[in-house]
Amino acid sequence: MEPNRFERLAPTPTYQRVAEAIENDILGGKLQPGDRIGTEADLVRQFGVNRSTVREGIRLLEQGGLIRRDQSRRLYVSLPRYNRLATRVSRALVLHQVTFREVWEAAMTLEAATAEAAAARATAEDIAALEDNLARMAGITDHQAFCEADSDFHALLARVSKNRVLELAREPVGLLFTPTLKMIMDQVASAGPRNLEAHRHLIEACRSHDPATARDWMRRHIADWRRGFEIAGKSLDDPIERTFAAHLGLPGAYR
Amino acid sequence: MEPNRFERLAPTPTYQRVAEAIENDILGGKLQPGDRIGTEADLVRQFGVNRSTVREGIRLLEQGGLIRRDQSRRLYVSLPRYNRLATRVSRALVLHQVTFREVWEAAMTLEAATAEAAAARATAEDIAALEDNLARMAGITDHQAFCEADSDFHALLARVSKNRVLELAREPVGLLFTPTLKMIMDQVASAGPRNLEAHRHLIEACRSHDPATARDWMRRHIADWRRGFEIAGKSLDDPIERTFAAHLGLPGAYR
DNA sequence: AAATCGACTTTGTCGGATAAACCGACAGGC
DNA sequence: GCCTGTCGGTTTATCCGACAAAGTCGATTT
Repeated sequence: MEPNRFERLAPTPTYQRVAEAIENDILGGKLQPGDRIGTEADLVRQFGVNRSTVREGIRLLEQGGLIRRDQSRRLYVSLPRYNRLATRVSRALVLHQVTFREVWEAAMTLEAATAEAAAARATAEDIAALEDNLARMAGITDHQAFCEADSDFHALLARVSKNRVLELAREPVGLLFTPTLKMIMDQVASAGPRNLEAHRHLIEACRSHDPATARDWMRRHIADWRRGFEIAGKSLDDPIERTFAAHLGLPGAYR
Repeated sequence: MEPNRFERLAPTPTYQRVAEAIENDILGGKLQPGDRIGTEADLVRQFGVNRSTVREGIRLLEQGGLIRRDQSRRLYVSLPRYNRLATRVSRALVLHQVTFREVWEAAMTLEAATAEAAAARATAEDIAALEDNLARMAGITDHQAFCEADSDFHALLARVSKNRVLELAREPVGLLFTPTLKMIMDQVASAGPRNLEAHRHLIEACRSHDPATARDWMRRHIADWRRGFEIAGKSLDDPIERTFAAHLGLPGAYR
């Protein structure tokens, strides 16, 4: 058989072109975040297509986070939320059956860099927020709540790093870690205290603006997680279980 | 007025619930990638809603990459593509007006970790692919094509790292780097040769399975980029220009 | 000025319709 | 046997029209 000489010839569906047209105006700066987009009827008029078609196009943008509806359901331009993006990335990783080893290795890199940057740039306010989280966490006995607080701590630290690229890159890894930490805590008694100790040292490193120490403690912290994972009898080379993904889907993934 | 004591009580629109229902089956493993989803008429029957509603729900999943249509336009479950996710993340970063400094810092971390892992795990085949890219790149004079080949090299190296979490985390950074490299090459004559030299050393480090050297050269490589950037007269603390995002949107962001 | 009310607007969902594209099968020509 | 043209049945993309619920907004009342 002949090799492929020609591209597939497929006209772009109208609803996609509607979405692209609006997206281009947003990316091009003609529409700023916060700007209102017309009503569906307006778009029908402007694009000269049916309302159903407009609505399908809007769904695409809405799902991509570029536009949103306020409580009155009117459309306006919006900034995609990190949260949503991170959720999608996490889900994709799970569906691609990445292993814990991959996640762990990435966490080692990303969390360490985050901690380093955070230590370099933490303000007094930042440190207060971290302290606050630590205090709250120390008082929690419920494992689930503890894990969520831990997750918050790392997200907070990423915020403190003042590097939004790192912050966003780290987020999916954090989402995948949290449910496993719960599992570890259920089986390894020392996990909680060690966790708190690491956080304490991380805050201390931030306070003294000591990136090297922050990095060091974070690496220890992540290494601890791995040890706990193995003690709990899990293999690093197993793909992440689907059950962890269910936790990622709901609720309001499309809100 | 009282502060908000209760959540806003809003029923989830039907089209979202359609999307969530299908998504749950996918995340729960009841639907595997490759499985066909019924026709729209089937879904209409199963969910007991109107076809327009089904279609709006389908758009959400389609845009999220969880389902796709083959050339016959029938629906089937699919794995979200890295490419698409990375594009969305990059766009979000641009819209959030992250600075080059943030991107650069993240690249330093991510690319270095990627190179390290790649050097540790490269097979003979991997190295051949990298060599191939290098040879091709050495023969290119057009700046645009050169930059694209450079982008391919880094993507390839990430593939070689055999860590899909790192690979995916790195991708958006790569997308943001590429257009700036073009700009640098247009103004700094030495950029091309230095680029090639770094790639050559990285391949060499992969061949001798020397992660430390790979890391080192990658850091130098990224540092070079920064120097070029500054020589070209740009400030690291400026937000990434929107024009770079236009390059990210098209074409077929929704295909 | 604040609360209230009613007309108007907009969205979410629905039922139905048409043209075009796709698929599979089948017949005829080489 | 392989290729091509044709035909009917499916499925999708788009359109039209309609209606109830929820939101908006200005006029009215307190």
